[in-house]
Amino acid sequence: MGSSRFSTRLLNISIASFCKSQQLEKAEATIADAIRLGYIPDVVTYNTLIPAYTHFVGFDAAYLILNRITKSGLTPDVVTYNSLIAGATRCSLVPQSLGLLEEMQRSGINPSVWTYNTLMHCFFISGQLEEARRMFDKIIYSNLTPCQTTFNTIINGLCKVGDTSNALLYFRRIQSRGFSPKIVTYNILINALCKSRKLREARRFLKELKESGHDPNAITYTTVIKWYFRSSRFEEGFKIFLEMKSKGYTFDAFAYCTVISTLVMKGKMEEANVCIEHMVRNGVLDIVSYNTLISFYCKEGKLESALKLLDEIDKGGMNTDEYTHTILIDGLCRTGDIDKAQQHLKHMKLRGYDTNFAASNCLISGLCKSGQYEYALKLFEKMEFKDSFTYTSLVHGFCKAGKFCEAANIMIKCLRSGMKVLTSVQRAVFYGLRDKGLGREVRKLRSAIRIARTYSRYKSELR
DNA sequence: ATAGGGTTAG
Repeated sequence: MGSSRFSTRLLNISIASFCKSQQLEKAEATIADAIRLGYIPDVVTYNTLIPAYTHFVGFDAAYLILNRITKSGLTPDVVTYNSLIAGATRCSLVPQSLGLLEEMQRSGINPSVWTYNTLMHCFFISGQLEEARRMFDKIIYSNLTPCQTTFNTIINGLCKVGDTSNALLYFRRIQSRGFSPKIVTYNILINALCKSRKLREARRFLKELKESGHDPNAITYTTVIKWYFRSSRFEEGFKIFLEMKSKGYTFDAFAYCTVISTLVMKGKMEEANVCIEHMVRNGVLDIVSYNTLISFYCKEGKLESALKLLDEIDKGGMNTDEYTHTILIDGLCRTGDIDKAQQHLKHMKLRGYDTNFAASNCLISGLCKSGQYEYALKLFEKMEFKDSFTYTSLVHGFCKAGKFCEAANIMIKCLRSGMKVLTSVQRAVFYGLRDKGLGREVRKLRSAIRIARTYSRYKSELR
């Protein structure tokens, strides 16, 4: 029936628009209505829901769409699987991404360039360079043609693992072989260069971008503004902001969050507040926007306002994420409400956020601040994953309590795990040990640092 | 349907 096909297309358009404005319930209600009226959703209808479910609910919810497709007598296609792989990648679920690749091949669906691009990205962000390389080889051996995104993914991946110089070399090499960079490539490089503090080189790329006939877009502008603000060059940042406005670009959620969080970071609370008012007036808030707001209120010590937003998120049918809870735990610790912070951490575990160690890091530093070292140490020992924040917080805490031997021991553990303690905290440990006449401990620590340094040099030579 | 700018911790 021709008219029904036409209606399915209209249905899909309206589903896409609901998904885009994060109105999943309306999307689902529309599908239900359509079915009641005798129109049949097709695989495109369901595929459209996948990224929306990933984004606003979670990967598990997105994965359930697969069942709905088969239950409706439809067959998942390459787009279904590519979307699911992208969803798993988004949620940092590497094994699931690979499982999906196998699953799709078992169902007789051939992976496309998109599939491998996505998997390559997945491996890059999880630091598995060899595997990422293997995905590129798959593209070549499967007689698929690498595309612009393939190259951008590689450049971006190298940047994300901290290898900006190799990203640049690779970029220049493929450029000399006919790769013509577009705006995305430039944005990747400009951001990476800013991040590794090569601001001059970043500016050169901005110039190159303009000279090659491209116009900076909203992403370019947001990136540049962020880095001007971060280096406290507010005047220049606002100048760029005006240039952006004069080009007709408006702020989106990304731009607002970037600017607000950078201003908060710099302690410019009034300016941040002006920006927040704009953001709230201008658009639908997503979870990251809410997190940014909550962070602002926490830094201001207005925990009630922060908690009120939690209700608002709930009422809007949105889900909080690990950031939301980490920010709150940190806020509670900062106001000295350790008990509530601990309660909240338990609540996180119950909600399945147990792999999140950022929250534990906050709690460790909060416990140290309130003098509960024993408890901080217990929590530290229970933590399965630790990073340099974990170690630094604890070492810092012990220093402040005058327990320099304990601080030194934790620092040695940290060095042995291949991580570093913040330099200023390192200095505090040495100063304290010396002050107490603990020369033997000083020497022990020195030698641990030397060994760690040798080892890390050795590792970088191996690469 | 994939790649680029956003939220956490000293």
